[in-house]
Amino acid sequence: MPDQITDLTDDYSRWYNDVIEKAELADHSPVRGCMVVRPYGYALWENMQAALDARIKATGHLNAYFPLFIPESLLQAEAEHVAGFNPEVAWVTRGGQEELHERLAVRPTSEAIILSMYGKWVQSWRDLPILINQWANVVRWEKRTYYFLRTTEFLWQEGHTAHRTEPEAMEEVLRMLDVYRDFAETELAMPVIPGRKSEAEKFAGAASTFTVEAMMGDGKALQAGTSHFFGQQFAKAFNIDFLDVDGERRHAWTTSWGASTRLVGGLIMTHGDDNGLKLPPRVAPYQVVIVPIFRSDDDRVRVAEAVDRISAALRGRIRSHVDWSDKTPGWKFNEWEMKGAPLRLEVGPRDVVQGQVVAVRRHSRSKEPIPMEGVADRLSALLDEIQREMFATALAFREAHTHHVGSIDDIAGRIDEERGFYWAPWCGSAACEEGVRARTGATLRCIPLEGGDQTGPCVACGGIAAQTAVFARSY
RNA sequence: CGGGGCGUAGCGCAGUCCGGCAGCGCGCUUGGUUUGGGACCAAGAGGUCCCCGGUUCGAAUCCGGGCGCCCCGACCA
Repeated sequence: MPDQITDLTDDYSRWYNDVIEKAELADHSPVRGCMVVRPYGYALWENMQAALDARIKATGHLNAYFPLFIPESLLQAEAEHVAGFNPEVAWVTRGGQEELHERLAVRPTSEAIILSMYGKWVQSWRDLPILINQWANVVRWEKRTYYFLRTTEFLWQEGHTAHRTEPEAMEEVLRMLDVYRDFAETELAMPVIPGRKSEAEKFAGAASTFTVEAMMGDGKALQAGTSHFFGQQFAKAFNIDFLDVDGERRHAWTTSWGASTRLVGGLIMTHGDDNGLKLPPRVAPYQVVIVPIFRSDDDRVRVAEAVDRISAALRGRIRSHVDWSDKTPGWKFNEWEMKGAPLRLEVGPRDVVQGQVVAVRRHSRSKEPIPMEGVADRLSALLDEIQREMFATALAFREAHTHHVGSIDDIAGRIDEERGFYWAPWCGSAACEEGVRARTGATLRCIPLEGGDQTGPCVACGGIAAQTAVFARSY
């Protein structure tokens, strides 16, 4: 991540696309707006997926799978929901030679298909809660697409739960929001602000939406995960009702929450610098990349012995990779920096003689010799340190680009030069929210769960504001 | 869906104004020398100049129509 915010968003976009292609994370596909995720990019995603999946299971959820196609009638069961997604739904109208009687939506999200099943499954209060998660691909026909951040088709996880009571459902919504916060901060070293979305920004059909917002290296905001509280609206639309303990028939309270491959984009934009990607050790495909250096055949043999010993010591503890390709060492150094490997180990003839190797951190580019003796322990410690450093750097960057302001003029006058998060008192009206957007291009990212209850005159109308909201330009 | 740009070798581009042998850089192949921060020499391979039609002795180049992609807005994870 650059120390200074990059001047132009346009340059930042170019940098971003360049990094993705050079690091071999993804490639353009023949299908408009869809990307091909290359093996290196997918390995990164798999590590992220595994870490998030573990957290989802640890909070009591089970994975399941539901259909890709949603009959039109089902999608239309909840009016607000369908109105929100209609403009970006892809439709299947033919099957083989046959024109379909009812067209099928390619799921833009799975509330309709999943909750309609819950309607069948739930009879008694004993059937609740239902805590299910699905890993799947969804399709949204966006007008404009962007590698990882907004592609026509994307991979994600969507959790859908049904509960007996309102407090229980709300508790679930906030629990999963915190799972996203913890995942982003612990695994991705990406500090986020958990908060509630405004009416204008909330999910189509939700009673309320919660979000974790991250700051990218150009000072723009990225919604990194969302958690929705649906009240009983969807349960009514999809007939999720049950006989309660007291003999009364009641509708369930439902929630959903999701995070996508967008997080890969967020990771790139949070940490990357002019030399390319920086991956946090906990999710990097290769935590340590070993670059053998040799001149003569004799050297090569000696270096190979040392490399084998190190690989063996790391096996099962640290994800490592030896780059034996015949590129020059200089080339390999740059290539693995571009690909974001957190630690590079240089092993050459001089090191072999001295019984050591040279470790170079991607994050700071600092070099240090490490004794062969106990190399795995030392590298583990180094990786932990890098993970902490990366989080600290990202947090410091966010703090440096966070401004507390009192009026629209305070934002409008500086947001072009000082892009970032603008905390400002807000009266809660949609008109004031829109007023800020129209003047500054900044949208209301969230009302933070912490620090959002400060009072003051509203940033737009000057009226009484009992809360503080975060405004920013965003992806 | 509005505004702008582009389409020529795997990638990036020049050539198009002013019609006349299909070019450059990188990458790739083979051989050799190299290798502690983006190596070098030599010899090669590689083309539906986006598509269709027109003008012309002759079209990457001019004219007409179509398609596709990228960027900027509005829409959105």
